Amino acid sequence: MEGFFQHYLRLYRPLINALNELLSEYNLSYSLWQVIYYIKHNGPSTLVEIAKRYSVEKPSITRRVNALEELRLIEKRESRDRREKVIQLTPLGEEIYASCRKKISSFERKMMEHLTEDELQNFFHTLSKIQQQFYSKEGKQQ
Amino acid sequence: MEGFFQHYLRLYRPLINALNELLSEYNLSYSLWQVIYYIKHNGPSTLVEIAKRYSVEKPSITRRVNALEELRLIEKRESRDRREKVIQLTPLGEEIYASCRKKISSFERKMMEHLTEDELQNFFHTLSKIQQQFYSKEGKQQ
DNA sequence: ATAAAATAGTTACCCTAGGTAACTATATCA
DNA sequence: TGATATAGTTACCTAGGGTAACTATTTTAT
Repeated sequence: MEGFFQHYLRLYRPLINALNELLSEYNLSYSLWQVIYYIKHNGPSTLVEIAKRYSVEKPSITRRVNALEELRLIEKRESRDRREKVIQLTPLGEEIYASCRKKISSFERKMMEHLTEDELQNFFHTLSKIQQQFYSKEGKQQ
Repeated sequence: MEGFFQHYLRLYRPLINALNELLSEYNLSYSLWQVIYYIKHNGPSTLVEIAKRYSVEKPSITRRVNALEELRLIEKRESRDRREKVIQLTPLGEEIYASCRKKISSFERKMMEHLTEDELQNFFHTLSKIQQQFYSKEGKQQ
């Protein structure tokens, strides 16, 4: 399996560029989309939750959240723990989510349509296993 | 398959960070490693070849090549086409390649050891198919 | 109960890596 | 041979992330 990572990583740039292009229509980038996606799928969330999820540091999420707030796509809410700021989608945020979701899904379909259901399932499953392995190893090191 | 890209892309940052960490011992980063890897596997090459391979612009490769030259891992050679600069590994470059290759392979093995041979084969194969699809679509757009 | 340690978030500053535009030198095409 | 294309470089800019130091608040331990 030599060169496996090369293979895996080579897709990254073209993919992220295509997604950024796709999202630019809404003044979004993929890194901002991740935040929207997260709170859409996990409900109102704190910044630290999101940072952990995407393996980035807190200041990066602060910046992303500020950008999204300026776009009026999310809003901050007070939490019972007053250190925390819970963020949630605004109605506009929900709208934009839906539009982007549609575009991304159709792009995903276009990229996947030549694969069989089995290939997709297996690929997805193996990716999950690698991810799990990765996080467990990483965890041990810390 | 909604959220497929999320899944795929989420692995990127931890993976690239781990590889950069691994390579830092030799004052390398993954982006520099790509260049070394390319000329090791394709022989002496021009900058444009490498840029195309990794979907980056020429100035990025100029920078990478300069960095590698300062590390004495590659050297420039005149080409028959005097616009081109053909770069190749120095003996030191070959050495460093071998050391890094060993480290990366062992890391790869650690990440993959819990997968069956079949899972690996399928994953690899599907990844290739997605990549091909991607490049053919991208090509059409231009 | 309270002092010490931990946690959430922010700010300021820096780094990596890439992109674009404009340029030089050389090669190819018409 | 003049026009066009290509390889590479340079200067400048941008995106996005990291670290350290800080404030505010909460939790833990004595």
